[in-house]
Amino acid sequence: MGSRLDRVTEERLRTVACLREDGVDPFPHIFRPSCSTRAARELLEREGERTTVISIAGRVMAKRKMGKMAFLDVRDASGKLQVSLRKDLLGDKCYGVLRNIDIGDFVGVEGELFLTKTGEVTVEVASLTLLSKSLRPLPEKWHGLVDVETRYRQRYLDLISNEESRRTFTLRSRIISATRRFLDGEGYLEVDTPVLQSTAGGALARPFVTHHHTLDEDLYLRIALELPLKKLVVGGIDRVYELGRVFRNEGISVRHNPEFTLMECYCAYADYEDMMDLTERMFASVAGEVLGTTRVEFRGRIVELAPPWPRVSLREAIREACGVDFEDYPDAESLHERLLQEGVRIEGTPGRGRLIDELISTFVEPKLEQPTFLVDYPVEMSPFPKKKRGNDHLVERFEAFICGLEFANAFTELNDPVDQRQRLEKQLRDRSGDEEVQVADEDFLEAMEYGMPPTGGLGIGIDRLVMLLTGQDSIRDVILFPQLRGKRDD
RNA sequence: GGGCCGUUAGCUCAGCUGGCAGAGCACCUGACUUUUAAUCAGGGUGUCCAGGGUUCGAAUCCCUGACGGCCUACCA
Repeated sequence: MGSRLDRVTEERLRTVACLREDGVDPFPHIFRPSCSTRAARELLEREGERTTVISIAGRVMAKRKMGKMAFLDVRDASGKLQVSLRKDLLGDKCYGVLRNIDIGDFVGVEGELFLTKTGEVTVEVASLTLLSKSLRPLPEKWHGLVDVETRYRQRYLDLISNEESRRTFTLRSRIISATRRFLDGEGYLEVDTPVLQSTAGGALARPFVTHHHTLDEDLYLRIALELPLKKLVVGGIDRVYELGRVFRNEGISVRHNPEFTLMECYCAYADYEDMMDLTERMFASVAGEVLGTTRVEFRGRIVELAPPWPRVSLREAIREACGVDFEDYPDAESLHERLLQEGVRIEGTPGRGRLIDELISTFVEPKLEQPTFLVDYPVEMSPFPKKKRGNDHLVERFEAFICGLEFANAFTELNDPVDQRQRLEKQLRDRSGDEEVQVADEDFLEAMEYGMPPTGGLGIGIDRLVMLLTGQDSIRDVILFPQLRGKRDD
């Protein structure tokens, strides 16, 4: 901390002390504005030249002092409004209060609204109240706060300085509530299931581990919502969803944060075709509601979200992209050899599913710019979908891609408990040696043994949906406090 | 985890081939009754990310580390 910062803070602490000596509370308890800055602006537009007395409150963002007259820009959550102070109207003492107001302070003002000769809606201040003293200087007004690390670590400064950041997080909130509204409208019931679980199942990912002292048990932070939600379908909640945080102890990147927001929904008496319809309609509905359009710009491209989205079989997509037909390679060894011919290198001894996954991400994903469903995955790749009608090697699963990024993953859910048990055991065998824990637990299998209706299930990465609809390329720009390395003091 | 790049005033950034640490905003002093990146005059307030090394001399060159960004790897 440099001495200039100290000087500003010392200066302002002196101001605080002076105010207290004069009997002014620099941090008063309450000021109730009569309207927001936006409402004030609209009021003047309706009433014309002059209004009755109103009051607003907000943070001082600019101070333009001209001897016997001054202007402040005051900002609240709805916007910004100029206020003017005139020595002749306020008197020496009241006008002198301005000396104690710094950029960054919160103030409340009362007065009539008028239009300046340059056409700016302005409050003609009759009284000015300091509401909270700021002790530190705000980031620079013109360039805003640019330093990426500071923007993430001190998000409040980013929000104060950068309009785009405020817009993004406002939209994030609207996107999430529009998603809820859409699902509620489709008859889904929102539920909350445990974040702390004794086994982290429903996906293949490394979990975070924690410990419960009283139970003296290790617990895992959930990596998916899948298993408890399907138990609820067994329990008769035919349409159920959860929109919440999941945690994966894996790499951090422009597309991955260790904790992220996932929406999963399950619909009894539906299959993956129905879930494709649902996905398309959800994206179009949320975009339409939040942005007023289904055309968005993402990663430098214009994307049209309106249904229908093309549905391409995974096998066809891979064959078209690189000429490899995975049906010609029934085992991992032969497929691995073919991949090596294609110049694809993978460490260790990957399974067939992993190899096909590699084909998708190397050759197919980058080509999928407009929204596309890849459908019918090999059975090795996922233990939860039902086998495809008429093809035992495939399962009824799809993933939705936009601009090379995965947004949705869904299946016709497997509801045969015997098949489910075998598939999970096989996955466990194939994965032994991986650090990931088991993908399902006995509780889940027992639930399924009581009978689960045919069900369609869908998962959507909400942070990525927000990226798409706000045009952000980094997940860190749609998460208020993204994960960063801890700061060390030494 | 690997590769590349970055870190200088509260903020945004210059600082060349090693030679007194710089600008704008902000801040302080003063002027100014319609400004809006207000203007004008004056004032520089610094652990140059940290620690070593080379050198007469290091913000600058070398090494190590911290943090960040991008790419890559794992994943959604």
